[in-house]
Amino acid sequence: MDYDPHAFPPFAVTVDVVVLTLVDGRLHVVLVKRGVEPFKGDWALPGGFVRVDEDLATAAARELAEETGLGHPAPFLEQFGVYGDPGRDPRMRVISVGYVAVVPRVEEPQGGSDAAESFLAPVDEVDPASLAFDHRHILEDAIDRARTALERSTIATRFCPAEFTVAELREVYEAVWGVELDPGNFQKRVADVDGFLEPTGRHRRGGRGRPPELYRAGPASVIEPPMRRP
Amino acid sequence: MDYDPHAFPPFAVTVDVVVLTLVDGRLHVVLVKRGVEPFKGDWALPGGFVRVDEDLATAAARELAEETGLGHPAPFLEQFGVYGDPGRDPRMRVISVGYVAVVPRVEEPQGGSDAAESFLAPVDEVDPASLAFDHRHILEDAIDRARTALERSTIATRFCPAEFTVAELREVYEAVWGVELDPGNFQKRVADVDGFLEPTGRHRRGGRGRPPELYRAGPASVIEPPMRRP
DNA sequence: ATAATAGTGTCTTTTAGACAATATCAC
DNA sequence: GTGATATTGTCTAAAAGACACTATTAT
Repeated sequence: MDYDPHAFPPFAVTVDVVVLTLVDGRLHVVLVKRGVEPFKGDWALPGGFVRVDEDLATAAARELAEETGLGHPAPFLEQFGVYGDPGRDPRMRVISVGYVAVVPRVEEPQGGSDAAESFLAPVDEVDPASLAFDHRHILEDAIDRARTALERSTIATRFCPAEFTVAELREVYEAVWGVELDPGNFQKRVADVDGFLEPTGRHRRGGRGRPPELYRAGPASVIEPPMRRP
Repeated sequence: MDYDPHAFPPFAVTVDVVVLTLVDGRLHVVLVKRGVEPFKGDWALPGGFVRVDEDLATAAARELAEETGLGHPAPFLEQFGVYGDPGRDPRMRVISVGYVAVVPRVEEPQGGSDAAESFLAPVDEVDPASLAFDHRHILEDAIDRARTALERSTIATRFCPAEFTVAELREVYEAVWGVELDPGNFQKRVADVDGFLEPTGRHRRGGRGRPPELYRAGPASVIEPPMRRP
């Protein structure tokens, strides 16, 4: 780490944000259409420059808000990787820090103030070849991270609105893991985790069957023992 | 991601490598003594600049070899985080990519060709306050990553020489997790994982009890179901 | 009433853990 | 032999999973 501060190589640093959410029980990701070369017309992850005096996480939150309008409520954001192959950007050496954002179901997709257009795409329908740069890998890694995060951490609740039912939480697990879970066993399992779910005492009316109880996310951040992926 | 390549903010990019190994059944980390300001005289993680045309992982491997001489055999290297707070380096904006390296027990500590001095320190005796920059956090995160990696991945074998006994593998788990494990149950558990251990048929002689069988690391990289940390 | 979903209970299978029993060495 | 460690076996406790059963709504 001994170096001359005036002789460092020229790097640009960006953040790329993989915004995950659930729409109709399917995992979706926010993509923006590139308006300029290179990769003009291709889909890309929202992202951009880190400013000189800006924290990485702050930059991720800012880009998320600017490009997708999903700044409120403050989304869950977690760093999951760095991408720095020489040549990943044809113009210059760029190091990109990958963040996953998990946001509650959005009714009306988006409409960012910054980028031209943004889309919500079902992750299993995204054509990897249509993604700019190495965003195909970044997306893969983010989904991988989300899958394993559901095991030990309580982020699944971040896909849900402030108050939600156990069935909605189960939908999150089913969508992210791509499996079906037994409703009864799932219910007992999550109820057993201290601080995962906080009952509100109220119920959701209007559905077809017995009205389910509404829960809030509890204070726990860790699920112990971890949920097992079938 | 639309930008003018000539107007990017000036960033320096470094890699910091957390080299973990086992000495006498205790987890150790390689530290180097800083010879220049800032933090002159403090301990730091080996690391340095990423070159303009160099891959991040390549840079990590190169710094590891240069500063500690631990280039052969090619060590296990995994990226685990990025550290980019403005102000983490008092001289300029530096983004550092953290890598964990896991190397087999080294008999004679090191003697790098590059850095002044390098030490092998037991991780539980490292005084966090004595570490330069934010290396205290980087070290913590690396150990955390190692702990969880032992659950699902087979990296534990990377702490061992080419041929090793089940007791040596158990020592790895005990040292990294900081727990004691039942020898009998551990033996059965790891033997049950397909591709984790490959018997050599030979045994280690000269010890005090029944000569243990020698194993090689098998082809599996994933432990399914994961090992459970007590 | 019927269909649908929520939530509980019961039983079976699997897995983890405690710990005894046996094996094979150095001394 | 004794003491040490490796390895296997046995039993028990805990967890996961299949699935039946009850609860409560809309229609």
